[in-house]
Amino acid sequence: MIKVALFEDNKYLRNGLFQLIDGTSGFSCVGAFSNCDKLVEKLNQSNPHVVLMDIEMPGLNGIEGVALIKEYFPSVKVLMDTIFDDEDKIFNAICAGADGYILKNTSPAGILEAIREIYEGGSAMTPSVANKVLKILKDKESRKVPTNFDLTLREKEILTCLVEGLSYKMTADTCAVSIDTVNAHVKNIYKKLQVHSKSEAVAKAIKNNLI
Amino acid sequence: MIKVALFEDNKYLRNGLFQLIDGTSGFSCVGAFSNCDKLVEKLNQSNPHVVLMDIEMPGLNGIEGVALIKEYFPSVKVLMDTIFDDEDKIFNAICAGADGYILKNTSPAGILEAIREIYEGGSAMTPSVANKVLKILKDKESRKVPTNFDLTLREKEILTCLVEGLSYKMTADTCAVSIDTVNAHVKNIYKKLQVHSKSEAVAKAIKNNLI
DNA sequence: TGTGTTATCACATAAATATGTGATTAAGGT
DNA sequence: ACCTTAATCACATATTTATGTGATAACACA
Repeated sequence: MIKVALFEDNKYLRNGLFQLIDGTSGFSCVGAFSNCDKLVEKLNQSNPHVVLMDIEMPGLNGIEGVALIKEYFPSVKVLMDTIFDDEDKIFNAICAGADGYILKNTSPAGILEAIREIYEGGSAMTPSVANKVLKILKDKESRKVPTNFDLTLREKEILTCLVEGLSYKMTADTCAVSIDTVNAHVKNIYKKLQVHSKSEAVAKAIKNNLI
Repeated sequence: MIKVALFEDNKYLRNGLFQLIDGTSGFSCVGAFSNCDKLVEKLNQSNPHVVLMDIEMPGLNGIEGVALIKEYFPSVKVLMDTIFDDEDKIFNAICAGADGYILKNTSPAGILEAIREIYEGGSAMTPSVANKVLKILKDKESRKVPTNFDLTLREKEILTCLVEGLSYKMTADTCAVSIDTVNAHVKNIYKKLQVHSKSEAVAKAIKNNLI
């Protein structure tokens, strides 16, 4: 039985969600609140596994709410729900520790599924939110453009061994070839990567995601 | 009708996915390939809306594949699929431009749903992947270096030289010390990092952002 | 005053690496 | 049939690296 607490200022939505959750077997709604006042007390009394938190609320808003929950009840999962898929809000909610982020137009089945997913340790987000999350992540990290150095399969295999810290002898054993063969491959790898030492090759391999 | 192209080296999985996709109304499988050779040609001929790309493949791997697709066909959506929910792989795939990332244990219905979601402009990921994505985003923000190796300023300086591919001699010149001093520092660095070769030290330095 | 750490240098040597030349086999394309 | 590339192996050797055992001086700190 997954115990869910609701924080939602809209009365009709709150009642609807309560009935959806409490009326579904496997779920129990242990609290339905209209604001985040005395949040810690409310959680101590209702003791939920999952909190479904509206992001837009009078008083303490959802983002402040999730931060507070994660501070006092780190094991309680928090699923944000909102009408806006705004990048900043999403980003702030994630930084505050939200485990999921769904839009209010999500179907009843989708809401229950999301609750179950984060209860089971995963994270949940609607496709448009996921889209924003990936965009945020990409924007934050404009490095690492994979370059193709035309390494052969065997060369990649050898290079992988080197990156893992193996010596030529160990690499030879791992790949079941002679050390002279490893030497030959390394020579070709160096030529293709335009380097002249193992550590340069390793650095390039890691930075360029070659393996 | 959503046109899908498959890249999957496992024959059985490839056939299974082909039948799933091509056998579902609203979906059409316009290509099922075992590797990324001649990727551009294959896409020009099959002209898909969505590519379902295995991340682990011989030759050009899935991450290189998605980068190539996004370079030549930016409007084609790419859904990665893999057996591993490895943070590095996920991160690199996202940076390369993947629109979704699902695990191979995803149900047939889930796979079709993910394809439809990214076709419609959203992003799709399984809960455990979403979890990792949020973690990556949070970690990046707090900019935390997980492990402290207590390297001294001088040791970091020497390590930086090694990462840049310098030999001991060149490092000695750069830091204006004797090669024996470099040797001595390197010994200490290895002890602190618990490694036994330059390339291991370089790999660790890059991966842990030590410099 | 003594103890620990950092940074420097010296000498020694086994092991590993970088690089050359050269050869064979198999697979793939023209 | 001819050519190219991938993958394998062999031999040679100068350089570089890994690791040990020292020593000295400066500095902090207890």
